[in-house]
Amino acid sequence: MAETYDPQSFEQPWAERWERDGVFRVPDDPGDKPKRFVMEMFPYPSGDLHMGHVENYSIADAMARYWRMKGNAVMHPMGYDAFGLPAENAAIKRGVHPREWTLSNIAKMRSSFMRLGYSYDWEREVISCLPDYYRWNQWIFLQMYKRGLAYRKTSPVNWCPVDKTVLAKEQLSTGVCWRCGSVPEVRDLTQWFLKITDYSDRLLDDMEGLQWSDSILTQQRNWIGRSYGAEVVFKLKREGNDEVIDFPVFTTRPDTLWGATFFVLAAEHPAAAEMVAGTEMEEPFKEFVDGVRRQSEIDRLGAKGASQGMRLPAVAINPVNGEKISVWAADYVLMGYGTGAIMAVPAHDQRDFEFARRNDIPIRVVVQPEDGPPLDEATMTQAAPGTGILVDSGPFTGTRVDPQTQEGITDVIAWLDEQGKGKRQVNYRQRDWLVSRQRYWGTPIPIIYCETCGEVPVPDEDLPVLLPSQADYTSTEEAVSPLANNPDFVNVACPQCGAPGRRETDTLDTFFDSSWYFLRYCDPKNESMAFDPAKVAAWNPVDNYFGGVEHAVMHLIYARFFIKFFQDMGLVNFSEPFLSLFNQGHVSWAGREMSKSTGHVIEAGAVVDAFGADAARTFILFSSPPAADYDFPEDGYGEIGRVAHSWLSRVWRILQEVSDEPVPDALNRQVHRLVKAITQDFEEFGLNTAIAKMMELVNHFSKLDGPVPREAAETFLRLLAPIAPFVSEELWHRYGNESSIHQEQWPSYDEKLAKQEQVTMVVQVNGKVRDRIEVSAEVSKEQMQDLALSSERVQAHLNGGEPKKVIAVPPKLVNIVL
RNA sequence: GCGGGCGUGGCGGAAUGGUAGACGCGCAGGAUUUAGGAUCCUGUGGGCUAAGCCCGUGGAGGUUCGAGUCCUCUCGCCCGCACCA
Repeated sequence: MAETYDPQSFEQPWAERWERDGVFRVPDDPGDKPKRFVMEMFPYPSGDLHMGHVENYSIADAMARYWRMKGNAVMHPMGYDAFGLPAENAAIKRGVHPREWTLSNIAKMRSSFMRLGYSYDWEREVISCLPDYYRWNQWIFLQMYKRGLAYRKTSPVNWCPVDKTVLAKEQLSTGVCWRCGSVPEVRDLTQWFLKITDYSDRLLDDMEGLQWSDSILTQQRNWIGRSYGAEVVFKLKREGNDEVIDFPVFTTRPDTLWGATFFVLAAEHPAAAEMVAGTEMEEPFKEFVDGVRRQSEIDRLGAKGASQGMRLPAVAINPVNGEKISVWAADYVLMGYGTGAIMAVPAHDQRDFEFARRNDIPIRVVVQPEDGPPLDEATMTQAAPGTGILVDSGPFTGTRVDPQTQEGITDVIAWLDEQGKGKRQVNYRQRDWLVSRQRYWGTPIPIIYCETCGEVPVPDEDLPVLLPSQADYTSTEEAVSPLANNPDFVNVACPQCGAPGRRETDTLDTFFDSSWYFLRYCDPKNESMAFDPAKVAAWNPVDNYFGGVEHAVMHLIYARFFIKFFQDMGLVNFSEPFLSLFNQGHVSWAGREMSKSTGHVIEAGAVVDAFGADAARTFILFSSPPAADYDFPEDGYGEIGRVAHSWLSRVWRILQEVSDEPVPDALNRQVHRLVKAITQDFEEFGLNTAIAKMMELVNHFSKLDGPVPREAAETFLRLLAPIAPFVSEELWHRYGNESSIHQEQWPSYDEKLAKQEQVTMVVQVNGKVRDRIEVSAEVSKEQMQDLALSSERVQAHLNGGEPKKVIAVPPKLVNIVL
């Protein structure tokens, strides 16, 4: 008689009907309702959805649905980060064009998204590899170019010999290519950069108001790496040469200048090579530098050795005391930071200390600690970088210095400035963003090179510069874009003078695409602008952004940079794109990350086929807290059937028929209590515990004698709707409701009913539970104490002794202290 | 090394400083059944001289009437950064 739970029979029809009826569509203007922009990091279309995707999107979708039912206008769009390397690799492997491979994956993913019942407004879909999107990448690039934020320079780059592309510093995880894991080579190339360093301070300072995890904020702070100090000018003099050159160094400890006993250049510094040029040291030095280059790659892979150095035939003159100190080249000084040279103060810097000891360089203490025995150069075993009093430091002898508070240090900087020996300086680790890629499947950079006019931006009316459809996606020549082999693309008239010119053949880093896609969601079909500022202002900034921690630095910092740039252009009226960020846990299988390429993957489609979309969603949300990782057992996803499908079957059976009887008082109280608790869980993203409480409610239903009263059943279905949208909609309609449950209000509760009437009072003696007594929730302290002391069990433990103290916490606990 | 996070049953995991183990998986026993990997009920942290008591949240201290939760130290695991002067 009772129909069995068969999700396949109703899930797909509902998905189609929601789309047809536009249930999740939102207007360009949220109107009277409070707006909420809920967004997941858009996926790379690598194939089809797997259970890792289901985790992230189910969390966000449940929350979007909850907020929608709470009365918000919810913008919840979806798109595809569709340019990038895997498309080319797959295309080469299968002989299919990257565009076809990508678009067919998008079609698969879109249909999986729909099957899973995610509440996206599909009319806002954004696909970054289509010209109607990437033409605006080109426009944005040109806006940056016109403001001097996009520029070209020749620089050594990390070149991946396998993927045949340049890697941004951020893309070198543990010193190897983030995609293929091979060791990059260093090459000189002329490339396009974006001046993100102009925004370093704002990127740091604006982090204050963001509701992001400390871990990500810290990673971004470290990435930008702002440090305060001074630039101090040393003079360098080569042996056998009277010429003296100024050589500035950056230091955070100018207060220790009097303790500088040597000077170090980065091994690769051209000035070092110059010093030895033409001397008998030239050859050994070259060997040394080559060794350092090789060594530094091993370093990056984790095996760090003691730093290597070589003394150079020169002296440096310390500007504060005129002292002549030795000059070295060493691997522990980085070419890319500061000026590529340092003053070394071995007594107060650990790296300098170790280098000095190894090379018998003098050590001089200039900061004595305020407590404990004074430091002695001869017996020190490590540097003393902390607070203390300056000694042997000229006019500053006796000054207290503290690197934490900058006490004393600012005075030294002021003095250096007065003396013309140095000045205040702030240094950053962050470098400009290298956006050129020698790849086919990306946005063509809209620049034309002309013999007479030089770099010429493509005029706006000529945009987009279309990515030509061509057969070769990899260049035969290394470090040259495949587009260079396409004469039809390359050869073009100069837009300024009409003479024959050449197009730029590099494409943009795909992180460019993902830096502003959320703005395009608000105006996805605009053909005359990247976005209408008014439409963007109506929904932005994004209120809730969901995505993995792996984007802690790159994507999140680039998108923040773009927004600040748009703010400066007057196109947006906010400074931060993502107000709060939720990092979901990762889903693995048998302890290993799921990966399409190795086939080690639990496909969402297989799970939906076996158990239905509701079960897939419910399982993944119930099995671990949203922020925690989840590992599927070796034997696969069978547990989804035992856990989620069977529970939904139970829901189906129990709620198959409802009665029009009023809700019995006891059940009513449970309903109100659980609505309150579940609402609180949703507010805190506690979806696993929210589902646990829904299970409790179903357990209460199952204990009823007859069918569940309709009012209680409908309340439950509305609680379930964000988690399992199909079965809740199906049952909702079976009760005779006409409109979608997903347009209903979230259930409210009555505080009074949510409170329990009777509670279990625990009686402890010396903190140990000795009795439990049922009491009214309104019980007074005195009543509790009387009840507790008159309990037989408690009496037995009192042993006739007098309680020293009785603590009563109404209505739940009494503790009797003897 | 530095920064962030985490250690709770056989498993996933619950616990505003107040009954440790909610909810579920698994397991055990039972009921029912046109026998199925269905459904329903009961039990399920460990131990003991077992209607009771003792021990239990990686370990050692501390604060408190009371600690998984707060503090100090320590061990282990995961993630990020890694010579940034």
